[in-house]
Amino acid sequence: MADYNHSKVEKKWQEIWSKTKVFETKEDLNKEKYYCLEMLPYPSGHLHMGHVRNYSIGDVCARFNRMKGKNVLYPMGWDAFGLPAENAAIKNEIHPAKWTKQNISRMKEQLKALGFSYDWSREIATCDPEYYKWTQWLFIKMWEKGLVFRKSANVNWCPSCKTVLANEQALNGMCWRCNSQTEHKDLEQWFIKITAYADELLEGHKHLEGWPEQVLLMQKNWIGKSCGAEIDFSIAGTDKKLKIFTTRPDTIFGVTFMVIAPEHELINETKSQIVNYDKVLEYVLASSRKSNIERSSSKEKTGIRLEGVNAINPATGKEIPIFTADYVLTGYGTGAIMAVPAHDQRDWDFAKKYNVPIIEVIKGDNSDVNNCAYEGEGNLVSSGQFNDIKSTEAFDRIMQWVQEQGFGKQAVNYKLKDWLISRQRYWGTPIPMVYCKDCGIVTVPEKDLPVLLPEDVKFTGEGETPLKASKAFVHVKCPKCGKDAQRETDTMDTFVDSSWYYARYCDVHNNDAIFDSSKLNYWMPVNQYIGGIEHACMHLIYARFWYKFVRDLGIVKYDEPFTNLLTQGMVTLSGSAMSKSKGNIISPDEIIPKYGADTLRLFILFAAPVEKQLDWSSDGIEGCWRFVNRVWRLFDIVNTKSVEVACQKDKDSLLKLMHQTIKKVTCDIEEKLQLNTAISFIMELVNALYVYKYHSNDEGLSLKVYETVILLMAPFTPHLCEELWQKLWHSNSVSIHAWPIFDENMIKESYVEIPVQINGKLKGKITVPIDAQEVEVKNIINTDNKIMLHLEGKQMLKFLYIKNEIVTIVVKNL
RNA sequence: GCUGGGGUGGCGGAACUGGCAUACGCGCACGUUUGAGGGGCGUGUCCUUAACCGGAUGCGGGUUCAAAUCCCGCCCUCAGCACCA
Repeated sequence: MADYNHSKVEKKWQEIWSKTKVFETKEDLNKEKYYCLEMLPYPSGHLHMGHVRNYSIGDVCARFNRMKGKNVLYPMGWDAFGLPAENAAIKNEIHPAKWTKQNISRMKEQLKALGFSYDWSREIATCDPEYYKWTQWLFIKMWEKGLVFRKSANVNWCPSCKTVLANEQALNGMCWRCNSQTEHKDLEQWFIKITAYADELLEGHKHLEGWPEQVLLMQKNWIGKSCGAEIDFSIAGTDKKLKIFTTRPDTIFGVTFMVIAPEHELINETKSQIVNYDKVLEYVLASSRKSNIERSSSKEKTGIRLEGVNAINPATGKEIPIFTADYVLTGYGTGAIMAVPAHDQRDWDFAKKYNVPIIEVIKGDNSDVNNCAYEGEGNLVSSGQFNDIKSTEAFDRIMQWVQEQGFGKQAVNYKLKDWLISRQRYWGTPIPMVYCKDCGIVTVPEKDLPVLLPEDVKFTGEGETPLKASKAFVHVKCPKCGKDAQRETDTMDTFVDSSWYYARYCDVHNNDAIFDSSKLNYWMPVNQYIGGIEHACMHLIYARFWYKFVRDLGIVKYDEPFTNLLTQGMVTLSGSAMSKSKGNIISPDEIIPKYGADTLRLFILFAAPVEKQLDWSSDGIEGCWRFVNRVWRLFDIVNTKSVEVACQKDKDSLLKLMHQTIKKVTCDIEEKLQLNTAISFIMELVNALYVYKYHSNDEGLSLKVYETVILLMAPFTPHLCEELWQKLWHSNSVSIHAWPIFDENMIKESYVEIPVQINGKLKGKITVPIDAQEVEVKNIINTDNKIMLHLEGKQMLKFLYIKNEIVTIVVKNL
């Protein structure tokens, strides 16, 4: 047989799959459905190795389940709105739509060259009006349900370009185009009230048994529910109150100062009283230039006291100083805290630095608040009528008192913030709202959807959003009263587009409704969702939230969109992420011509466990290439009869290995998604087949094992397997052939080799019958010279036998 | 800084629920096939030792008959941190 020509074979089968539409799916109530989904890519124009990894994993799941006889939905689409298209428009004077379309068609070619088994008839792009019509429709439904509101919020602003910048365009406080120092500016913007679902998003974790524990933990911390109290502190000499949130009301007698965020309105409200107002203002300006991460990651906390303004501790009646410091963030709680330096390390550090008294109110066994804060439990001291109470009981007792006194109440606080979705940009889903002088904010009626993006737009990167310049877009009649009105020019965050796409795949061509409930209920929820760990919090929380909203509209009956989640690791080159700016990119385009898609897929799945980081290796891919060819060459070996005579023992062990391999590979794919070890088991079977002596009298055993190898490999290297399957005189496609089954009886062993440890060290191995009794094992050990030598002259203290596992003996010298 | 991961041979990695550390692959060495090279097929390969013994899963402790795995403290590294997607 000729050498394996991957280019020819891969092209051949890609054409056959496309022509026979073998991967297109319809609802079929007689078959069990399986919905396999990968996080849809942004059409940057180039498929990178991270994509290849993501989709190779998904394709194995899809192909495996198809062979298992399930009705598999495996779609692909494009998260096509977003910043890079607009940046390209500004830099290269190409329309974002054109740029995006070109990128999509290029990347689609690349996906096809990799042989992924997508149902391309269901392809979507979030920038298509047929898609974003329904994004707008959902937005209006949210507005109708009271989940959309407007509020002032901060943006990055370039004073020279006079435009709003994304965080990425304002790295290190510099504008990406003109390098000016960026500023912050407040704008009235659109928000979605995701916090209304905070509790349910948290509770829903109970039903997500198929999700990695770490993702649930990250989400839990992101939602950040904490039960505590809101307490009002009076401002001395005024009737003003400073409201704070705390989880430790039990330490209220130890509050010796207050800290407010630099954006807190109290600064402006008490401006006339602040003696050092100039300096305070300077500090506020300086922190406004920092990002939240910079603000919280500096090792040493900075701050400044508002001199002349004091608060009153409602528990003690004492006046205490107020500081502003940028480690207190405006978006969390009330943007103000009560500081208890004796029992919070950050407050302790701050108190030491600014010379504020530290008052101990909880005495623990080893507490020493002169050295560091004591954050543990203990008994209350210096706390008036609450002295000697255990701190664990103090929360409730003090809260009761606080409420009776009327200066606070119990409160629940979340770290999760409401979702700011406004973007002052062109390339996104237009927010379907109209401002009318008389009617106020009016939604665009359903019959007028979608609100289309205008074409007559220039991209300069300067000034307000390009949409404002389109007169035809901005000037409309009010849908309610018909008078002249203005259209909203903000577009939506692209996370909105990607929060519901998985549902649209179920009924992608529906023009009359967002989707048909029966189709949605047939396919949803997604059985296996696959994507990067970087989406653990934002995308995966937004998508869960959105789905719960669709459920509340009565369209779908499930609570959670994704039953099982797999978060794959990054692909790196010598330890660091591949990126254009570093110039360390390895593209699938340079690998496929040399080794073929099958080898690339095999390598990327074999080189590391799917959820861990994978470092690209050019030697490693060479090894997979060899393996692919080794399987190819087996065809001739298996089909050539030799004159040697079969040995029954060899035949038995090969057959046993085949059944064991089917079991292990099936389990690794189906239950553990441990694809690297699945591949290694197939390699072992192939190695055994090479070592096996071929003979005329093996009654087709080697052929049978070879066929099994091909079936087991089909999800990984589908082109190679289709070709070999055809060469073995099969007329059907291996892609839809039944997955091999194993016989448990063929796997059973009658003997097992177990280790013998003496004082915790391995001293020998013995072979015992399966499930042997202790007496039997002792007898076997007594006949083992090597082990007996170690026991000679020793006193046996303990003999421990764990069935089929290990013998461990503890001895001491006589 | 906060939150969540990870650290095992020369390298990528394997190891069920605490039970034989290093499966499989790469690299390397040797043998074999070949006119030669490449390629193929096969054998060996944690360290130390002639061998026995002994030692090794980031570092330091602990629990246990037994620890890569559990507990405590530390170091290094990766990801996310709300306008990149």
